[in-house]
Amino acid sequence: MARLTNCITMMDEGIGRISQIIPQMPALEARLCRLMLMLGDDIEEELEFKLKPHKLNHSEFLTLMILYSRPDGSSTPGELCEYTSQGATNMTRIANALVKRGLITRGGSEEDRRRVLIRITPAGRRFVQKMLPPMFPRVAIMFAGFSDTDKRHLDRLLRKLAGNLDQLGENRRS
Amino acid sequence: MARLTNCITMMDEGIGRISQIIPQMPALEARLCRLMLMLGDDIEEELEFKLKPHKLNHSEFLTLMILYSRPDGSSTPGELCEYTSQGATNMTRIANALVKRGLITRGGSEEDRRRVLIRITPAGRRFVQKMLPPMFPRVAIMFAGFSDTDKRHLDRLLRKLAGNLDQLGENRRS
DNA sequence: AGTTTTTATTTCACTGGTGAACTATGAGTC
DNA sequence: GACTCATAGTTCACCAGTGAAATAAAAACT
Repeated sequence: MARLTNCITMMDEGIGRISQIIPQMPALEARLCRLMLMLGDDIEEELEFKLKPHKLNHSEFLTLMILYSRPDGSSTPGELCEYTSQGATNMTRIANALVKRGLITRGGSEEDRRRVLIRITPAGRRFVQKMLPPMFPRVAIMFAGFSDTDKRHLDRLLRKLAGNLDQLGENRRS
Repeated sequence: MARLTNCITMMDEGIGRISQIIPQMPALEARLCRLMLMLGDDIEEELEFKLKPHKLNHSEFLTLMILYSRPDGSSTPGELCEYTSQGATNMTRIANALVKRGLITRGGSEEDRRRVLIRITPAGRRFVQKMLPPMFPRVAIMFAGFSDTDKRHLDRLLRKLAGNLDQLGENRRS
């Protein structure tokens, strides 16, 4: 099979041919771009695969993990939108789903009564603690053969890339 | 704004706290995983942004680019599904959309009359040649500040990651 | 010749996400 | 204190993509 490797080979050939027709194309950068897209999609697929048995999707998982990681186990829809890159509309639905499963609670805030306080429940915490560890082995496999320097390098380069993307993002919005 | 940088900071803190509760978590790997997911999403957003003026979405663009990159400018739905990671259902719709715009043609194959031959039209080629160059500057910005070694390193590490993901993918399907 | 497999397409029900309008609260100003 | 503006969240109608099943035709096998 080797789905990804296959796609990558084909992409390399494709970009090679295109940059012969259009030589001013930044071929190396375009290739990195496509690699990031492909790997991102594939990692997402892998994640959803691990989440399916728990009947969670990516955004629900992320939301739950953010709450779990908070010292006080709580947040607001707005904040969760920001960190999960979800629209408010969708966050409402995510919260509905998690509330229905008893993993979080939703209640009005005292100080600012526009705000809604979302809080992870003890059941939610137990749920996370149970589902998380079985995911570790496959995460480890993802980076099999990576030396510590490899990992540090990758981390550094990705963060650098993130900085540049933020720049692009800003003038995209304006 | 610095949306991404912001999310990353918050993720670092979150993962830090979680790995105090669950110390056997592969924190470094998990972080790399999340970085890849975030960056992938952001690059996708950037791409869609550049495609919107042309009324193309990501899959249509990819499909068109694969055809454009082919020496003979043609392929089949099945092959395009494979390389774009799209379902057949969706490929049918993509093809419909591109045919309607006159960028590709769809016709029966001579040798194997089950097969459908999808071919980019001269108009399709002109379209690609016109829309592609304006995208280059922003791609270049993405990798601003990357030395040649940085780019080569990143390329190498991403391909290595792809290899591992393929392994995971195979036993995911079986 | 008859069965099985492959390729492409269509339909349908469903999931996940989005944009626009609406509601309610709070904050600033005259 | 009434008027305006901003913020937080929800509701609704819609779109893109998916998976499963049905259809149809051609090819491959035996």
